[in-house]
Amino acid sequence: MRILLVEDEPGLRVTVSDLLAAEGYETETAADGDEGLAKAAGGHFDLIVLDVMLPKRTGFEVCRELRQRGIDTAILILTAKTQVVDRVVGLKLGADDYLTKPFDPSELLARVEALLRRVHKNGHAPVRTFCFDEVEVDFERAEVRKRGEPVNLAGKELQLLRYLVDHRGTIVPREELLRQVWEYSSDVTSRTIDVHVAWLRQKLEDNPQNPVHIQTIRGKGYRFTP
Amino acid sequence: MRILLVEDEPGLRVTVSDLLAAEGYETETAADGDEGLAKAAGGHFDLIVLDVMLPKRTGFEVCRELRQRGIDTAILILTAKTQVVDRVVGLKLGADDYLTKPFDPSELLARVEALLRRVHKNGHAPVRTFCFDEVEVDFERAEVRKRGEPVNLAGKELQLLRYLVDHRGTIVPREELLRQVWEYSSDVTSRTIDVHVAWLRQKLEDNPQNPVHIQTIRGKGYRFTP
DNA sequence: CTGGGATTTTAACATTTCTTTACAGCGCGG
DNA sequence: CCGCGCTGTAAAGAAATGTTAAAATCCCAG
Repeated sequence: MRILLVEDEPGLRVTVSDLLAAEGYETETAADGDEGLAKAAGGHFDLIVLDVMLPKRTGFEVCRELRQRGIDTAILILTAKTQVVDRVVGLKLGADDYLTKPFDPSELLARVEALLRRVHKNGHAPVRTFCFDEVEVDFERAEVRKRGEPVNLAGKELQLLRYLVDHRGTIVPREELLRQVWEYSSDVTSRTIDVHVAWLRQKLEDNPQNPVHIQTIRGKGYRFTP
Repeated sequence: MRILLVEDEPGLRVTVSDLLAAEGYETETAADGDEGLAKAAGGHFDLIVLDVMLPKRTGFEVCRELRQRGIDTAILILTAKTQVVDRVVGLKLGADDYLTKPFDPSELLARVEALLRRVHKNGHAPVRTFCFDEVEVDFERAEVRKRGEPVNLAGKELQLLRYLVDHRGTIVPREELLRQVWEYSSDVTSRTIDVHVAWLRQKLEDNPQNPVHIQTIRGKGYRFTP
């Protein structure tokens, strides 16, 4: 697995680089935006870890430029906590995940792993419309039908379904759902997710008591299977 | 995309400039009215962010002067909260949007983006006439028709519709509507907006119970989609 | 100035959506 | 078999928004 790390601060660059290398990843580094863009466009990486504050070209610029060139390598963005707007902006530019500095090394590894797993095992691009059984979903227009009959999904239900569908085939941990769908820190004492999952099953599964598509993996999380 | 920032206070100038640069815009700055006017008239910008309180020449003067010279670059005006300036004055001078200081960085970005999108989409920012479905709106003459039949929109309704239309595609928070359409401080305990939105839907949507164009984004605000 | 209609705001109630709570059941390792 | 931890689910509660109508305000002809 090849990872490109774009980070200007030498200390952090070495630390993270070593961390990834120790984990068995083949890492390459770049110290500013231009170099990062060049290497990213050239070598074939599985993941790019991109700092936002960079000389010459910001991480956001690099990110957008890559996407415009049609390069869809997974991108993990590193932002300083003080930067308020980053998350929104980054999402629009096509980044895949975020981490605010300072971060725990183990958390970086977890994110990297999650991204790589997602990209490689079943790298599903986000879908606009999706079908399974007799259910049709149009995420853009927020329209859901089962056997032709319109089904009313509330906002959170639709977001949850979308996230599960986008990661279909993989087990999605509760914590990940809390982070990505709900924008919680990591309280993890809420049963909200379970309730929404139950509602989704109620509305979409043929037999909600024996869910075929929205499965629970005990102790791990939930998994959507088409 | 080239943006000209005219702001005399150095701190704010740098902050906003960096913010825009991080988003990938090519930014240039000016520190007073004269310099701003000169640069605006010279270089071809896609957007001018203009503070009102400036040395040598106020933002309003710059704005009017530019319009008189036939320069129709989009203009985003920054006003201090304490300045009891009539928005109508600004409107007549040809500004396209307003933001009162202090403002949230993300809000500035949202405005900038909305303006630029508008500029790129249909040549010039302020929409004088607008159509969707079978509805035609002429904001200048305050005339609205649905399927050819004239519809009576009261003043506030029209202002609200105009603001939503001018920011179509983006989520407009209640607070923003309160500040820009109603000129409230930020009481935010009034349900007035909801009522007016309901009326607009009643008068313009085909199915007011299932609004297609004037959508509510729970917890965020309203959004107009053409 | 005044009355009445149009407009806007406020208030009250209805509905939808989201979260929390409580309890029941199930699985799995002693 | 027991008990603990995890999950399912119903129901209560909380929050946001929709809807309606009355009250307040504005505007202008007379």
